[in-house]
Amino acid sequence: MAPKIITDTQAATKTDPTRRGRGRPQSFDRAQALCAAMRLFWDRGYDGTSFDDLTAAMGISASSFYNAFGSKEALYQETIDAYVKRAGAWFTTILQEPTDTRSTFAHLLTTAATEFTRDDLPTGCMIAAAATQCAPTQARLRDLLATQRTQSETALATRLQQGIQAGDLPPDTDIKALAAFYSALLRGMAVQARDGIPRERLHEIARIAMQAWPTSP
Amino acid sequence: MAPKIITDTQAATKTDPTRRGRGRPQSFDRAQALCAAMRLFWDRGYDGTSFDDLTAAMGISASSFYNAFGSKEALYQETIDAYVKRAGAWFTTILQEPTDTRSTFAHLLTTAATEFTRDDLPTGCMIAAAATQCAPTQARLRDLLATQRTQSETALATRLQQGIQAGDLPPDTDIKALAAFYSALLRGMAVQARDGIPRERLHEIARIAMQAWPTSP
DNA sequence: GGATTTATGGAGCGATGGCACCAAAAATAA
DNA sequence: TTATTTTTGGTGCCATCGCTCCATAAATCC
Repeated sequence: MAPKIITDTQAATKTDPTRRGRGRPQSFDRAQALCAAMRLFWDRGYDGTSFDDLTAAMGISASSFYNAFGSKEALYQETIDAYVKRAGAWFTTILQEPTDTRSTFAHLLTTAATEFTRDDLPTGCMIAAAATQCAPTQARLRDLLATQRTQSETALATRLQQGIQAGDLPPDTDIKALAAFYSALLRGMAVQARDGIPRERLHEIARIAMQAWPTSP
Repeated sequence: MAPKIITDTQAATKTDPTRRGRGRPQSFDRAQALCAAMRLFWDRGYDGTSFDDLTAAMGISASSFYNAFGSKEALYQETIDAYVKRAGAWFTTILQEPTDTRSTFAHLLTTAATEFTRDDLPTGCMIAAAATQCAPTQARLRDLLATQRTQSETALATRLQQGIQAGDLPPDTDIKALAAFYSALLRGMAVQARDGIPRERLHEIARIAMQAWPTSP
């Protein structure tokens, strides 16, 4: 397996939608093809999605595929980015809401319950439990996903820290532990969703989880 | 892929360690080979573990492999059984302890924190987040694991129900929701463990999770 | 000992997976 | 128009994967 690493520059160039240079123009909608690939990876994972599955769903040939996306792994990375920026945008959006910290987290959990069980998208989360068990040759992929998970947890911790500064939380609150708790819960909820748990049950989980919110002394 | 389903009878026959019939005896320890396979599957998952990986780790040839275990998928099923009965036995054991319900669940979570971060076994849980994303051809595998997860959650619910009968819990407690909550948390903790979270952090998560325990009215 | 039964070693097979190559097509630049 | 640049379609390659087959080895039963 060749270590083809897509650099930011390269990705940006390839992604640029306003290219109007010379040469034959692309005959397909790149963003749309990327979205189709994202859904497939989301539903079946990296290993579970074959090259043929991808080209079929994207409606392009192998040549176009490699010309536009470089490799299966590079495409996967792009779909992860697309997921974070689009399908999973509710996460960062809610963390930026101007409500008090407790309400923010309650909203986060209930939204997760709803988003994880949409009927117009694959259930669960594309990242939450992906590539936790994989071959040593997939180490880059595993690290990529673990990094994404860590970043999500860090975002939770950051929001909690703001809560302390705003007086929403006791100053001695163990921020990292609390972030880890809600992070673990969200990942577990994502797994439940993939197992077909009803949306309402996820909402009950969210309600119970808020019982663990720190009490003022 | 041929749908080779190992029947209970067949599995029992193959598993019988006291076989002393005629014919050339097995040159390897079946239980030991099974254990080696379990560790590999646990660490790398089904897709991430190749046939050659298995035979190498088990120290046997392809012939012996098929003679003793039937197929890769049948072996996987056996390793799941072995995991539930041995490496993951702490789960059912703790649920049978004669302590009060709250202490039982607290013990369950702290033990999970410890077990998920052992240094003599793969981290996390073999089942918790396995095959949540896989190809349609792996549907049987996915269902097998989803069933295992459901059974674990049912075991939690059963223990909670006993808690109500013993007066440990308010009679109007939503048993299924509470079981789903702790089930989700355990799955999330398993993912965290695979991402390399420190054991102590998992213990903090467990402590916070017990704050969500129902209060007497 | 001879027949029977079961396990082993080793070679190899069919399918799939991810990818590379190349001539043709379709655009712009000169 | 011609040259240049980029995309496309199609074919094919090579490694791996899970598995099979067969001759042989090693045990028991008669």
